Amino acid sequence: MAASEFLTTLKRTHTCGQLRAGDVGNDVVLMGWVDSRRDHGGRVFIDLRDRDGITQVVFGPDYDAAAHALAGELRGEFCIGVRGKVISRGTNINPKIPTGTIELEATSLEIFSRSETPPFQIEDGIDTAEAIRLKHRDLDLRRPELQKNFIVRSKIYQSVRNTLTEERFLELETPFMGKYTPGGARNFLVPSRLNPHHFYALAESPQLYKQLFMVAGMDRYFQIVRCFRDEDLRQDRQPEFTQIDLELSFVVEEDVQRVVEKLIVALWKDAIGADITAPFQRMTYDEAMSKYGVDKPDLRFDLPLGDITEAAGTSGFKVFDDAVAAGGIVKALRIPAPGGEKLSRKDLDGLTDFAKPYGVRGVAYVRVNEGGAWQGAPAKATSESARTAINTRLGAVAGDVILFVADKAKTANTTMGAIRLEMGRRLDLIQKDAWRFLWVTDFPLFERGDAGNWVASHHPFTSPKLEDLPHLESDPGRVRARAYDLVLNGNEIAGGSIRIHQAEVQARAFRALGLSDDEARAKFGFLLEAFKYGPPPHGGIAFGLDRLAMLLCGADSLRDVIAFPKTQKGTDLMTEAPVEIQQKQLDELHITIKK
RNA sequence: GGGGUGGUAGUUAAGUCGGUUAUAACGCCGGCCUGUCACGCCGGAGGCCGCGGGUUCGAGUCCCGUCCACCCCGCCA
Repeated sequence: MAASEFLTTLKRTHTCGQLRAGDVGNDVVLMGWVDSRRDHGGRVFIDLRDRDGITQVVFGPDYDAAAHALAGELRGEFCIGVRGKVISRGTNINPKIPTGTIELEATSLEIFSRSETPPFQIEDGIDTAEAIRLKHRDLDLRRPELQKNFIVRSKIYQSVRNTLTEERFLELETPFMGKYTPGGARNFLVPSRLNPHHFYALAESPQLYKQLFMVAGMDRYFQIVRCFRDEDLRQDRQPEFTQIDLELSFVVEEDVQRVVEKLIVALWKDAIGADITAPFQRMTYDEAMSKYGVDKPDLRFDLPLGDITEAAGTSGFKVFDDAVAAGGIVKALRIPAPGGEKLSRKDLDGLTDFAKPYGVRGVAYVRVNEGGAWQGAPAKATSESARTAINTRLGAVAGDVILFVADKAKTANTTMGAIRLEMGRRLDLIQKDAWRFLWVTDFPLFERGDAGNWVASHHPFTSPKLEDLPHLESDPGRVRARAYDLVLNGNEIAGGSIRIHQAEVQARAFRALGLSDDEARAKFGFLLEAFKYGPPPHGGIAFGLDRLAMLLCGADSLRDVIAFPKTQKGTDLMTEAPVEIQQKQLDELHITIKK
């Protein structure tokens, strides 16, 4: 085949999104894919598409007979090069595209490659099953709406690198293949051929390495890094995902937060041109849980929860009284008049089904009438004094609806938190274009594990608050952590903490977690060893970059901002990974498969 | 581990109480067309009704199993 004149001598002069009225009269060369064709016989119109946009190309026998003849063969997704003269479209403009005032009068055409009919339309807003899109991801990624997402994603990388480099951070890499450490997310394991029966673990995060960088005197580190977690997938969770990971020496919480705020402001500006104001709002974990039922409240709408345990405990309504007697709480959500009236009896009864997955038996509700009287299941049994106390506590007035959940504290909060979000959506209370950032602070250092033991709620290297240190042994549940999460519109987008840098405090933390010195040494010995040699005070944070990208792009799913994502079962529909492997490979790895 | 939704042409969907030849739109193929831009007009092709079994004279439809995708709970220090 002869060398392409288009590639060797003509060369591309513009992209398909560049040409404007000012270019009229110029001889240009475009390359791209046939987005659509409209063949009128004597005139063939082609919408030529590349990453940058769409330009209309016109073929006619009077422009170039050979090109016109060849254009008759063009079909969707043919990859072509076109040379032609930019001409004005006069009054016949297409306002839908930026290049709509001009078009290309084609004088030469080369078909680089032909295309079979694609399995779905290459256009925005398609309704095609995601499985089919994922199987042909290369074609899916041709669609402008996905390309836009990856353009934003690329800007995120650049912005992060610029800002952090300016702030004296070093971009450093850490191993993916490391040592398995128990606790936390399940690791993917990689067999070691050279070391029979031994396995690497893929890093679930670079946590320990970045602390070692601090010991090493790197001062400020960041990395845009892949992490791997073998957990069940969700709309916003993939088995491999990307973090923006940072760590700083000689800092306290506010220092980390200040850097992060600077990073976010720059990021929003660079990626989507939005202006964000810092500093962000702050809220303690306790306040978040009690007012919103979650540790990542969506503040784009109000609708706070109320704790009415005290008033409800002796209300006379058995559901409330029993829950409180069993050590639980009663949580209420007051939906003010205009919204409350919109909720039908069916809507309200339906909340019980909505809430069931969270482990509660039901959701009670009342409508508040004139004079504060209640109408609904709890109304009759509830004493007047309790009712008045609850109304007062919630500020309930006629026309309101009050929802109740009575259960163990965690269950009640989680359930009500979910109901609050659902109500926000259903009643259309959410301010759609708002960016509500929030720091959530003062997390508990420990929480109860399945066996009633204490487990680290962040990770075991998180520093306790100094004033809570005295309770570390006597009342671990009371100890707060120097941890902070950054929340955006109800999504946790980053989490971090100030770390322990004193061996003696670390030893106490391990003991509180039920780890003996020997066990601690076996699991984290290399870190403890490093900490013998003058570790600096340090702290850091890690962002879920994919989630950030999802929010910045306004995408519904992480899969729309990850180029080649996995399905919910962790498979790749395009490559069909994971696959079974041959006995020979297994033998090399000294692995026997259990059938 | 548990709960839910879905799977019919290339794509998206319809398909009644189990009953004749499984429909439509878009896409695709052929023809016509010099101003379209969701081009238009005429004609045409295209089906393992996810897969396996069962019930029945007869199954896209009913039953059992299974696979796949998605959503949720648990899980994600």
